[in-house]
Amino acid sequence: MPANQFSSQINGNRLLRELWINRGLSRIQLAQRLELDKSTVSLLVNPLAKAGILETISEGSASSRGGRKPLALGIRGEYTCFLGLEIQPDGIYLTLLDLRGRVKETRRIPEDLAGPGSAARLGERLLSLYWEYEARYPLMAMGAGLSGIVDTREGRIIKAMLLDIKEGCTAQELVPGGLPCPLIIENDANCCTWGELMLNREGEKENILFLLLESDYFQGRSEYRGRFSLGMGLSLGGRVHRGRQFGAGEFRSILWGGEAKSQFSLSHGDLSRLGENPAIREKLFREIGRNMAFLNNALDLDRICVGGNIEKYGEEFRSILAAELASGRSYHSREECPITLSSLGEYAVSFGAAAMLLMELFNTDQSQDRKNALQGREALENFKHKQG
Amino acid sequence: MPANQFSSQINGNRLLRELWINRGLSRIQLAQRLELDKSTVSLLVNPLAKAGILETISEGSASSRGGRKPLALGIRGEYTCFLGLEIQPDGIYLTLLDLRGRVKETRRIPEDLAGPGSAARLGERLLSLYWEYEARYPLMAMGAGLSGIVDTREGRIIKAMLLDIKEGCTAQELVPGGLPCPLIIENDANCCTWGELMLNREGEKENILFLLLESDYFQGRSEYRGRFSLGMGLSLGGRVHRGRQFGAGEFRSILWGGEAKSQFSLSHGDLSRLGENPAIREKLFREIGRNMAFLNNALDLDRICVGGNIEKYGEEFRSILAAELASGRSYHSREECPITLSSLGEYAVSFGAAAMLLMELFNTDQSQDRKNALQGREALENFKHKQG
DNA sequence: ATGGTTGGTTTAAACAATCAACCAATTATA
DNA sequence: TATAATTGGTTGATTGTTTAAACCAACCAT
Repeated sequence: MPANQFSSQINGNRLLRELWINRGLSRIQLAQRLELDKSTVSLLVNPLAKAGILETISEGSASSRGGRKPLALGIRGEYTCFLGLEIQPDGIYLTLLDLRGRVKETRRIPEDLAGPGSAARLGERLLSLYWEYEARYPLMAMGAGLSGIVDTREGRIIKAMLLDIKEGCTAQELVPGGLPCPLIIENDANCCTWGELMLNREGEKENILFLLLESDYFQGRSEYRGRFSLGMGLSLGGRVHRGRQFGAGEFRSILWGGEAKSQFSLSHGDLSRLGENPAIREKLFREIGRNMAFLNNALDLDRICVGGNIEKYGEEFRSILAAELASGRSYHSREECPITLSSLGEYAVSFGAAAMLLMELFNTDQSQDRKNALQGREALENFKHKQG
Repeated sequence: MPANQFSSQINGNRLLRELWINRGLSRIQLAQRLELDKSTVSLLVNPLAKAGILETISEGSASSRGGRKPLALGIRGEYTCFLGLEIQPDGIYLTLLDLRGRVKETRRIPEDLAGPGSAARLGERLLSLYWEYEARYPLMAMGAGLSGIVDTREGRIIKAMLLDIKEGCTAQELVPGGLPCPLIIENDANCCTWGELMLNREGEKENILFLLLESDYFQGRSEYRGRFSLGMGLSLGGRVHRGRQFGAGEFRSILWGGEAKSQFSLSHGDLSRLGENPAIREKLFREIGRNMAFLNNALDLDRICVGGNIEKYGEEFRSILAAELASGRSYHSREECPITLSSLGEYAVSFGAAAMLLMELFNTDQSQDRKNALQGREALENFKHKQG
């Protein structure tokens, strides 16, 4: 394979990314934005259109001074889909996205994934889900989010928080014969961050903090065991930050009281009364807010997103968090860091797991060690060849 | 200018970076590491060698099975130099680096840069320093670190902490007629982070926290006004993190007491007794350590570096910090995050300011908005043309 | 001397991107 | 209604970058 390595791949991915952000651009507009010659854009677009990855949406209207109508281009959602999963002890949450990022389906699959033998059950379920969705959609890849520390690059579970999966287990090992498509695993809070990166189609390199609150106390169901946990996901400079050993996002309050499994100054006993006792709730939320004010000062975030199953207490949490951010902020004038509540509810993680696959497609960063990742234009075209 | 945009530039920079990390590689070894054909490497290397940017260090020894001796290549330090400055209210610290990253000179220049009219004095000084060093070395660029919030991209001072420089001032505006070479400005703690990135020639994308402690109390000199301040510099994924509005690295303790200009729970009165009172010192160091344990959990750092003028208290600080990191660490087993004391002493910032220029030369990341930055191979060759 | 081995150069070919010229389609105007 | 002006998109010649293959250069062992 002679000739250039990067250029074509990079420009192909840049083009896809640009069309992802701005659906409906014409070849000429793409050329301007990507700083390429219009003929170069044509040479990139036409094979992609022929392969079914891009489509002509509509004819635009000509300029008032005459001229041919521009042809609005867009990514063709039907080309392929991505299956995103969240693996919980009591079941799997599922979100199916198409290539345009549209949600085709969400679903919750109850299953006991906590007890002994759960790893085998999970493997079987992953395989059956693949075939079930493969029959209905062209399925390019699967992503799974779970609570724990995950080596996304190698696809290895370093530490699983709640599931009975042996540590050091790789994603492909979960499924005995292997899956017929790539399976990327990721920490659950990081998945949510991927989701937020996808939902913001500005194309800016955002600095996002995602706060994933998981609680049984709010919901009243404590089937396996009670817990309240806070996981953090970080996007820094538009890239999900995983840290040295994929351990980034671990939260333990600075005001931590010393109780072994708690993350906060509050005891387990206190936490168990969260639902009924507003004072305890406020103390907890204020403590989290105080820690996040510190983090916001240190990282200068674009925004903070809140998700997980905090249900009706979301707004309460948000207002306390905002107050703490304001009072803890360093003295220099800085724009307020906006706080948003995730609209995805309990599907935030599974949505993000699929979003991660999509976003990595458009990644133009070659310099990294992401040989395992799906590589934009190339991956898409290879997929077609595999299918056809 | 027809034809490819990226490839040559990227591969040229990758080659320079590889030789930066591993001085003495031969063309063949470079080809293997960069995954390029050996002929491609020759075509890249030979013009660089002819221009004086690379040199043949030595003939290696041939393999035991025969064959020609490899020619060890290296970056030629004499080709050009970089001037790094730290701008303080009472003077300028200076470090001169050559293209190999060797320190050619360090120097402190006393000057009153705090009072009214200091901006003009600074401008004159920058210009005179340029001509002074330009006469002795081929000077490619200057970098300046200062306490405050700096828009490195636009070269604009958003907030100067101590200097009498009007905010919104650009680097080039400081010097009335403009400087004959690029002047890049950066936050002081970020400079230190650049320095650490340069000193570690592993080429890994490190996650570093640099703690820049600045104090007059330890030194006993309080010429303009007493202060103890902590600035943070972050490298995340090998890139200096600046945040949304270049405000990253601001420190305010979670245990902050409410006093306006303090960063800590301790009052100004307490802080003024740091030098004499070990108990206050321990309380301060422990408080910093506690905050950093939180940050380390959140970011999963590779290492923490400590610098600035804490003088003889460095080891004391380090041990307390280590203890707090250990006790605050989340429960899962994680390798200890090593803490190192900067060996550069009071020249850490100026060293880093020059290091930043060097490191940006080797940057292969095209996707960013760093049109202002010096661009590796191209910048080096243009420099020669300007000189010759 | 000879053959085998390794480092580095030369040359032709492949490919990606550009520029310039062209076609296609539309508006304004004579 | 013909015509010019304008804009969107395609085609063909040209150029820069990389590769593969053949070559030269230098070294070892026998």
